[in-house]
Amino acid sequence: MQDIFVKDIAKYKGQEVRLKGWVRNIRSSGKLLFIIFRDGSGDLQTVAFRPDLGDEAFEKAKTLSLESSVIITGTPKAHQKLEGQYELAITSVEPVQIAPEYPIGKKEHGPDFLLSNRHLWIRAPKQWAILRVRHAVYYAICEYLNDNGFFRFDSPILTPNACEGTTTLFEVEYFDEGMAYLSQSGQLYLETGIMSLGRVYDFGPVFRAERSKTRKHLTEFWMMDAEAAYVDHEENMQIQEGLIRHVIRTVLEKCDKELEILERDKEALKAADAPFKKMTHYEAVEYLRERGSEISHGSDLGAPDELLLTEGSAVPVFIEKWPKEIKAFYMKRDPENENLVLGNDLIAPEGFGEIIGGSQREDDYDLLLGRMQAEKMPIEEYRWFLDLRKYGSVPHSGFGIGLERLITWMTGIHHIRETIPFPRMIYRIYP
RNA sequence: UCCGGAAUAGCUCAGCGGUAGAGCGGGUGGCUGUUAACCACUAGGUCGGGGGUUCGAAUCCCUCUUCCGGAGCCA
Repeated sequence: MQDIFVKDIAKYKGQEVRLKGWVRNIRSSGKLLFIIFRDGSGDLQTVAFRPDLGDEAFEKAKTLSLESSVIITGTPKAHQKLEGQYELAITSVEPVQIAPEYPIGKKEHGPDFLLSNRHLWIRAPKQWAILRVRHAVYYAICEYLNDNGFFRFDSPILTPNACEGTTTLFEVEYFDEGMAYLSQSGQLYLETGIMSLGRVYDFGPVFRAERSKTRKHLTEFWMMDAEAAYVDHEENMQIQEGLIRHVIRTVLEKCDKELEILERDKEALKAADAPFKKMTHYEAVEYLRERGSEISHGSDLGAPDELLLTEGSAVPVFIEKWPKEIKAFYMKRDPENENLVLGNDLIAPEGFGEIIGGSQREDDYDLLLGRMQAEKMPIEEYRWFLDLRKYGSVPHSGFGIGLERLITWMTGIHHIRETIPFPRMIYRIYP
């Protein structure tokens, strides 16, 4: 007996096979029983017919409940009602474990209930589709970087100090060394890596103890940071664009079924795979003010501003050359204007907000030291970081992608909490 | 942290001063093609906690708790 997965069903038409999985739904009609079966690779309608199966086996099949685990043997054949699809004519049903009343019903549920049952909710078709898109996005990012000379360089999660002093950190006691902090970005460590490997990236969870309560924030999320030696601001943006467009193409190619389940507008995604728009922060502010925004030239973009900037644009928009006051200390100054930095954000279309932050880094020892002193940073703690500007400093750039933000855009779903298996939010840590 | 909104059956909600309701899920029975299947019957509730107003409170008021949406900050 051949054990197969639902995804391969078409290859076994007319041949008796065995499938191992769970019951998504069950419908009965007298002598007929429809078991909607799933095995992780996909869903399949399986059909039991009492006269064919015999009374004893049929009664055993009827004991199955929602989400019971089961091994089903049968013969794949063309679906009687849906063209191009397959169903399985059951020859035997072996319950593995009969589930009691399943908490997640067939009708709609509220977000609080679903999040409290997240460990079960991930079995639902939409959640299944999102998790598979997450896998594809993750894979596509690594693939692009590997193909462009980047090496994986894992930065630590426990760190002795802040990367960007402005945001709040989660603290942990670290033996006799005092407080350690959960990393909010591996960037500074990555900068050490390029001096060895040339181009590096890390990919892992980062933590922000911000009391943010919006559909775009998690306290624990996954970030991909990339850093490259001898890459300037312009080339940095080219890499970012190439990477994002590769992700779009990969998701369209590998996740067609998932995007159908999610009712994602695929045309909108296709349209985003074209040259990205580029604006300076100054131009963006002018553009926004013409359209009624209250934003000033010295300030960051608000959520409505991000929406307004990409309204009517099929492609993401780069916002570059930011006022130095609102960006981090390590960003390199624009040689054409001392008040600006060579940094960029990338705003996704369709209102999905900022997905990338990047910049060329300051590579001059004295300038960097001066800025750190001006921000009253503990210089001794950052000796290692300053050393990079002392022993073979080079022009270099990097950027960070918020994985969940990117997935939110790809899947078109409303809230970031559904893009990660177990979301961590300000008021939620269970399960 | 600030500004709004909500809390009634396991779940989603209706009821908004006068005997606690529906759909789904559960149980029992029926049905040879179902697609959140359908039909019949059935079990299931200190109406979030506390206090107050009233002859009478799920319903009005106060308070606490929890959750949701938005803002700020950011990815």
